[in-house]
Amino acid sequence: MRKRPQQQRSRELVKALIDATAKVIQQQGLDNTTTARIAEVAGVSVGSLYQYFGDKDGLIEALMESLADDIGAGLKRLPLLDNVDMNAMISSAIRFGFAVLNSRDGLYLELVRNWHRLPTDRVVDTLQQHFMDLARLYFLRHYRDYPIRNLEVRVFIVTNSVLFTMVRHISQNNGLIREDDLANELTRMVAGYMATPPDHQGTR
Amino acid sequence: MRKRPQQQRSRELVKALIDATAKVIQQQGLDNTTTARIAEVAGVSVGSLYQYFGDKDGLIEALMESLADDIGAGLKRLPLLDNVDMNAMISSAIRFGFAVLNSRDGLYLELVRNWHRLPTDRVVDTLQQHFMDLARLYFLRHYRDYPIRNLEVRVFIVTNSVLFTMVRHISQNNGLIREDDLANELTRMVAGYMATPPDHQGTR
DNA sequence: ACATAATGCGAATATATATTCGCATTCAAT
DNA sequence: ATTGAATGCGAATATATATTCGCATTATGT
Repeated sequence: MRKRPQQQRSRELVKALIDATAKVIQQQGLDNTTTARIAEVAGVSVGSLYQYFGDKDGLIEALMESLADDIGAGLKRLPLLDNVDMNAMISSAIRFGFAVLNSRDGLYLELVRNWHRLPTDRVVDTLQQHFMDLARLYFLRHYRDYPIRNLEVRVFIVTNSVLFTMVRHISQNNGLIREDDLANELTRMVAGYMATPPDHQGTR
Repeated sequence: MRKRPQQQRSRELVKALIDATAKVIQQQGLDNTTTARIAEVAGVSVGSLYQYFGDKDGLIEALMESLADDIGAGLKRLPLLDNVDMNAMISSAIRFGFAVLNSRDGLYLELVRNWHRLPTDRVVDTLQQHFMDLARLYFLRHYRDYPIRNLEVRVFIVTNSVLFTMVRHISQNNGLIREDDLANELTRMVAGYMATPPDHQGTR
């Protein structure tokens, strides 16, 4: 952020700009998101935009951080570890994921679609880290007997698999596959995979 | 294509343009792929470009079709159904996928990263269709006793999971996870999932 | 009330890039 | 060799959009 807002009105302006950015991305798509349109929606001039954000990317970065915080808070509110059954835990996490992706009128969807051009790494890493911790705790509690060596790989696979399968499904939105079925099947795949004992040498 | 090339030199020009498009996308990234640069690399003027392609998108579409054909041919050459073991079959398919994504110096990678802005649907649908047929044949041969009802959902999940997990891995290219491990684990997850008998009512 | 700093404005500027079009060159048929 | 069609050229044009900057307005402390 180029300059720190000091007065009340400028703090509101900054917030309005971030909100407007979200709105424009959600309504027009990332490709048609211009500084002019953002300023217009925020009810502010372009000049003011550059007063507090070095450039357009800075504005989008600010939005991403805000959203990352939202998701983090949502995850913490979710009592995933209270589930004794791994299936229930994973199902719960996946349904949370769907809820997020479907929320805010497709904003998240548009962002994930364009993940490569956006500073999404921080968000994705946060997610991955969270699920990594979750997995560690769960296995510590329920599978104390055999340690899972390659937990990193498993969590990496599972996180990306679920995320992008969901995105692709919502994106093409063909009625052939119901979201509920998808959630169930994803849960089955992930639960079955995560419950598998680790590979031993010579097993394959 | 705006006009059909009739003479030899123009047919070569069209091919040169498509090749140059691939090269520029691979070297500069999709964002920095300009008509000027494409023409330059092709050793041709911009004007000539528009002689045969209505616009830049048309050129990229032509490239995508060409690549889709390549992948299709590669898949047909792969004797996947000869594997008796599902694990072996899936492993083989996944390794083929990695080979494709790693080929052409990151061209495929850049395309998949930007899949949402590109006419990738045709390619992805082709892939999905192919694996759908493959799964049908395999199950017909080995699991004749119980029909898999939700094969569409399973193939959808598996295809997207594997594709995007691979892309994400190659993209961030952190040495923490070895490609070989990833391939093995993906195979384990997918094979385990696909071999699962279908859900019956009340099972859950 | 005054002075100073903070904030806000938006037309003007800078830049990047797709696309066109009038003219030059080459081909292929006779 | 001639001629019309096909091909090729690239400077000029059109357009879109990020960013700046000089001036106007508003807030804050004294």
